[in-house]
Formats: sequence, C-alpha cells, structure tokens
Amino acid sequence: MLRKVDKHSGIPAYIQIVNMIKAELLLGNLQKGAQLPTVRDLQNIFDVNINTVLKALERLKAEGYIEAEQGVGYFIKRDVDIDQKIIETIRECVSKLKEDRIDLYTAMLIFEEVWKNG
Amino acid sequence: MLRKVDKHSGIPAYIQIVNMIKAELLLGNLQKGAQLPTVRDLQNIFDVNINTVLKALERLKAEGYIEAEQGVGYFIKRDVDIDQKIIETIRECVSKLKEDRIDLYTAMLIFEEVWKNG
DNA sequence: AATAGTGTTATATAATTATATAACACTATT
DNA sequence: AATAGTGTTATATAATTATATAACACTATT
Repeated sequence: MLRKVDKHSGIPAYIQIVNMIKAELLLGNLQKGAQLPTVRDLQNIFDVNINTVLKALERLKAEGYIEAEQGVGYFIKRDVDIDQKIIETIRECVSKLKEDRIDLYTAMLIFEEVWKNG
Repeated sequence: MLRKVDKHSGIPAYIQIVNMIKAELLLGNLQKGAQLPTVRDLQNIFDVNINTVLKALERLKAEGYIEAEQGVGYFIKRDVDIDQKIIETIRECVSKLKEDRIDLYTAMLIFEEVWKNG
C-alpha cells in the first residue's frame, strides 16, 4: 500500500518511496505488467515534489524493477517472487509483537541488531 | 555492538549511529551509568567525522538517553527496559528467516509493510 | 489536426548532511 | 603547576536531498 512518506523519520523521502514500491513487489501487490499511478498522482500519494518521485523511479528503473514508456506510463518489469512461508513467518512475528504493545520503530531496531549480531 | 555505518544505505550516518546506540540500550548491552567510548574513538568506530558523531550524541542527549560531562565523557542516563519475551520472539523470527536465506534488507521491507498494512 | 494525458528535461533555490580543521574549556592525574 | 585526556565551539566547503516552476516530447483518443 502506497502512502505518504514520513518527513520526520530522517530517512530520505526518495528512499522511503523506493522501499514502499519494493515492498509491494515482494508482497505481490504489484505484479509484472501492472501500471503505476502517473508521476503526478504519485506526487500526491507520497506528498513530495515531482522531482523526488522521479528520483525514486529512476533508482527503481536502474535496478530493473520498472520501466518507463514516455507518453504512456511506468510499468512493473518483473515479478519479485518470495516464498510465502517467509511472509507467513513475518506475519506471525508482527502479530505477536503487536500483542506486546511494542512500537514499530523499537521492533525494527531490535530486529536489525539481532540479525547483525545475535 | 557498535560498528561502521553503511555509507551506501541512503540512511544518514548520524541516524544510523543513533539507531545503533538505541539498539544497544534496548538489548541491555549498554546500561545506566556506563560510559561510552570517547567521541574520538566513536569517530573511528563508526568511520565518520567527529561532527557527525556529535550530531548523533546531541540527538540522544535531547531524547534523554545519555548525558555529557565535559572533560570526562558521555554516560548512559537511564536503562531502556524491554520485555525479554519480545527479544526472544524476534530472535526466533530472525532465526527462521536466516534459514530461508533471505537478506536483511528484504526482510525489513516486508516486516515494515506487514506491520503498517497486514 | 487538435487535444488531453502521459513522461522528460532544465533552472534556481534552500535546507540538510558530512567532512576537514583548528582552537578552546574542563577534569583528573602526575 | 603541568599535562594528557576528555568534551565543545567555530568556520569553511562540498555533496545530497527536496522544493518550485516552466517548458518540452511522446502517445492515444477525439
């Protein structure tokens, strides 16, 4: 689901946009051939300047995820398949953590640190 | 564990530093009263300029996690306790995901998206 | 042929992030 | 009193990020 970027997170807006679109690909919400909203719509969806949208799309294009057709639109170039088992593992973990009333930011800090160290 | 920042992640170095130190607090690796390495040591540990270290420490100080004593050093101001159950939940999840050969970046993208949407 | 709806390119400006460097101020030890 | 080891402040510079704005180029429909 594409939504406003968080302007206070410290993470550059164009990186957040890249991440959101990659997440849609991973979850199968955006599939090969699908057309993205127009750059001017994306500008509104993400609540950023058009140039910031273009910077994110440029990055995704360079990484081979999307392609542009001038005068027509942006399209998903390939599916990014992921084992459903992985998604289920993460869903369960998120579900448990939410029961414990922890917030996303804290959860991600621990997640990253445990991954890199533990 | 404090380590070099990732200069290619797109995330500002000072944010990465803040996050790493917060993660240490959450995992109990840094406890109330503990002294941080000197700013000049941190500069080497994180592989950034001293001003970038100071920017991160300033943020942590403003949020009440640490305090500075001029001429002496930086100290942890309070413990950030977290239910061990939460850490165990995350450890198990990370363990499963590593078995599936997924990478951290992909895992975190899914994690965040599932949290905000699923 | 005209037009509405796409993506594309360009210029200017400001804020933020990061580096390099130097000098200063305080504390604890010698 | 001197000194080594801390944090602190200041100045300059460059790259990156983000915005605002305008004009242009291509495609598909009317």
